[in-house]
Amino acid sequence: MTTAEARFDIMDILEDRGYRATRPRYAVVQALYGKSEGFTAEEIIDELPGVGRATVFRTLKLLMEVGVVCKLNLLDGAPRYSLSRVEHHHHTVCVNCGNVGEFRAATIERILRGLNGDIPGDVVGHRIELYITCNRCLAKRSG
Amino acid sequence: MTTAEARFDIMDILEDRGYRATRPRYAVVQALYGKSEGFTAEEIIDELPGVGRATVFRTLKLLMEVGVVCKLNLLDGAPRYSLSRVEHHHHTVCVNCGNVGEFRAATIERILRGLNGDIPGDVVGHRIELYITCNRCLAKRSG
DNA sequence: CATGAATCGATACAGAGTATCAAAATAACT
DNA sequence: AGTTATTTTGATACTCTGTATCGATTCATG
Repeated sequence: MTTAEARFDIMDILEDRGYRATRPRYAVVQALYGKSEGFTAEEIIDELPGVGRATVFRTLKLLMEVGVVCKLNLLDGAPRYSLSRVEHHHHTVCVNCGNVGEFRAATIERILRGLNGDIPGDVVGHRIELYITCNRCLAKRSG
Repeated sequence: MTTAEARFDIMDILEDRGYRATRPRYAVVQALYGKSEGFTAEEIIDELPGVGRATVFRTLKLLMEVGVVCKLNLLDGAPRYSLSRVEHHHHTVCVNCGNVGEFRAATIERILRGLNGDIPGDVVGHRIELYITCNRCLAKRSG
């Protein structure tokens, strides 16, 4: 799937859910491509002076709702968004530069499901974040 | 370990790290007991009108630093704090009432350690949250 | 009890996101 | 195409969570 196709896909997803494929939403979706390592809302807002602040937040929320954007927090709590590339995944977050990556670990899902009996309630979801020092930061540090 | 002993322990931990065992800090620590299922900062602030807002936040931060308080987010992002009872643990968060619980799962730690080769960097920490509907909310719903 | 460092409370501020609401864009229907 | 109903937008004010500032207070120490 190329970037352009994926971009249209996202607009399709929105339309399929009854949302309109508007110009501002398209602009936001387009801005997300090229952000392969996570981004902040403010970053998008700055890049799209033609799109209102509220609209950017609204669109990000919408994209989270339909499952193509995730929100996570750096270790210090700073919020960060990430475009989802694969269906179910988790995130690596560099504690140094804040870059976000994705990873999958089916084993973990299996274990969490098995854990169900030890948990006082029904498990409806989970969130796993790995805090790392990414290779780039490691290189910079040793270099 | 009784509550009173634990409370003194926390103050001891602070002193061991070179922080002073002051009256406001003691008040905050005391307030955390009886919060077995997580709490918000605002809750503590309201319960301790004699302690300044900033001091409550400062103390919570300090307690996180020394590892006896954790901060986590509800599904909607709302922040919530939780007093740590066991050394290394993770959290269950009720998506309905926001109550926080703890659980341990050594298996997961082992898997995450094993994952290290698949991750583009050095893993320095992780965060796992299980979103659940807690038993109390399940009962209320069916009742 | 004097002195200097740590801490405090009040308050102003900052960052992230939401509510409001009139105006604009879009879809649906003639 | 023109009208109407609905959704969405942008501007702005506001909320919520937390932090910076700073003079006053408390505390450990000599």
